[in-house]
Amino acid sequence: MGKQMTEMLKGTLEGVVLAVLAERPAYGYEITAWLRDQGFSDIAEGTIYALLVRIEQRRLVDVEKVPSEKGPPRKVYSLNPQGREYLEEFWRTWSFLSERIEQLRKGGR
Amino acid sequence: MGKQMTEMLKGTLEGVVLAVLAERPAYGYEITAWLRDQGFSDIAEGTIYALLVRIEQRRLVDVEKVPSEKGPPRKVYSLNPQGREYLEEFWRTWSFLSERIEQLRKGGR
DNA sequence: TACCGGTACATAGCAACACTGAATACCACC
DNA sequence: GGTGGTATTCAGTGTTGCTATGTACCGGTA
Repeated sequence: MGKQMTEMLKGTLEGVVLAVLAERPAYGYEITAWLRDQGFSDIAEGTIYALLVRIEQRRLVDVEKVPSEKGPPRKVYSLNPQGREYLEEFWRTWSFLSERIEQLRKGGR
Repeated sequence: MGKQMTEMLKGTLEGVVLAVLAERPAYGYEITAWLRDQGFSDIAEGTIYALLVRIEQRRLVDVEKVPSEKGPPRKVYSLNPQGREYLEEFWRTWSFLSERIEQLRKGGR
């Protein structure tokens, strides 16, 4: 979508992926496809995989390798308790920021 | 506020400052103080000044030096037509992203 | 005079993140 | 054997906000 979107995704994309995983476990390729479906047409695959590696290293998710019928084995990620806590923190941060920005849009101050 | 906020500000802080300037011209120190007032307690001064330099170089704002009663001269920034256009683009990007994130929060998919 | 604090701006170095581009691997089908 | 969809990985790049520090102007005060 452009440079603005790229910059805006920093910090929020992680929350988006965690929120997706909060609903049900998923693997990288699947998440990428879902995001494209949602209109995030230009999110690079590499971006998602790198993000998954990061949240795995921070112990926010559990990982399970599952054989695929067509292709190499999938790495299925599921949110663990620590991840859910982190996600809540994300929602708090998001609320704070988005409320203030919406205020600004309504010509506030 | 923490690392999450720092990352989330990337891409949005610029829009916030442009939105402030859309209401009325302002200078860096003033903007920093206003942001702190709004609860962005830990936005560094240097961050704002660097941001202002960037948007000036991209010709999104006009600058005027105004003598101050107490301290060095102020650099007063005002949004120009190009900046307003860029701000509209920001709002479009913001809307797209925030709508999808709100959707996610409501347990969507 | 000397010093402090508030005002006001600037900048070098750092860390984090998303993107680009390419590579690898597995499988089915023609 | 080649193509295309599935699935993951990684090195290199650019942008951004933060840290820390420095500079400069001014009024008050001891």
